[in-house]
Amino acid sequence: MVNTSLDLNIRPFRVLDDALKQEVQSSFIDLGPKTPVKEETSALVEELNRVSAENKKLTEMLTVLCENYNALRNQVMEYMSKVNAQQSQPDQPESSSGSRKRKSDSNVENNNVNINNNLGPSESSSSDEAGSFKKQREEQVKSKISRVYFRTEPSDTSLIVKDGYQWRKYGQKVTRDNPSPRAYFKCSFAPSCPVKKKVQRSVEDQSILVATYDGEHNHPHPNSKVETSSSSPPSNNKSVALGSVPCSTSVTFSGPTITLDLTKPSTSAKRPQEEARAAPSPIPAAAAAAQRVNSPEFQSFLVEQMASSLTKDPSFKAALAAAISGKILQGNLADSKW
DNA sequence: CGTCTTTGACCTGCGC
DNA sequence: GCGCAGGTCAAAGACG
Repeated sequence: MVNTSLDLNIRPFRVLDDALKQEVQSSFIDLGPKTPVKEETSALVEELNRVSAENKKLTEMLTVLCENYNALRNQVMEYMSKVNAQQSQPDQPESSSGSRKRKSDSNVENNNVNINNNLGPSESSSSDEAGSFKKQREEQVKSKISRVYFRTEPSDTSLIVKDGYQWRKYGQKVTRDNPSPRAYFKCSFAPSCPVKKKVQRSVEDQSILVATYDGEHNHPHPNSKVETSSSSPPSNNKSVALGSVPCSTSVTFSGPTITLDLTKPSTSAKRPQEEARAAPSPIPAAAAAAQRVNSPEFQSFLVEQMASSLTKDPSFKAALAAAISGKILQGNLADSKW
């Protein structure tokens, strides 16, 4: 079962759920004479609208994540079948895909899933194609590429992603598949630090920035004392990390963190790559995990679970009630001060 | 004055 | 070989 409950740090409310409901209700009654019912209602409606909008945003984010995961899973399957085909027919040159995708792009996609470490040693060195393929794979292992999504304010048109590191912009280009320009950054510690990143707005959602990191920093995080996570943006940043591409991903807000493990129905924090690495036979494990998630039943089940968990989860309800009552109480306190 | 950003030109890889 | 598209360079300008 997928556990999508939000740990909103409201444990007392969770334990005293029924008591809370009564308390909130009684609070409403007690506050009745002080605040007109109309104000209460409008405030509640306003809060409800806000929560609905938030819920909608979360759903959109989840959709984006699922799409990314599906795309990646397909690429893994494609890659694995390609590797299997090569192992069975070593002399056959690598068939070029129909698309006009460039080499660097396919590198990015392959590295995102980090499956290169699990490839078997069987490799034909007789042909040039195989040699270049081997070299290419070595390069892929060398440079770690990851993709991170940041949600920004719709009004924010800059391509700046505050991830804690210092970057020097060295180029900008309009690409064919996306009307918004792509910005190229180098780590400011370059040339000692070889890390580069590309930032471009998502085609689907212009408020989402897609940052593609190439390489690993060979120096400590500049804000390591402030930041709790090197990959997540500072909490005071207005951007929200939607998570990196791997299917087990975190949606980070300034407050709670929702971790969605799409690899299996049971709750597990283990990433699929780690699972594959730990498994004695990595490829069947990954394929099985992919098969599990592939079914449309699972997809719809997942969405239903998310929705019902949010609506049924007492902690979510309690959080909502607490937020609403808190708002009202705050409003009352403010009113009483005036 | 040093650092950073901007932006047009150039380089490189790939498909036809 | 040519054209296209992505990636990089480097001169010029902005800014503190």
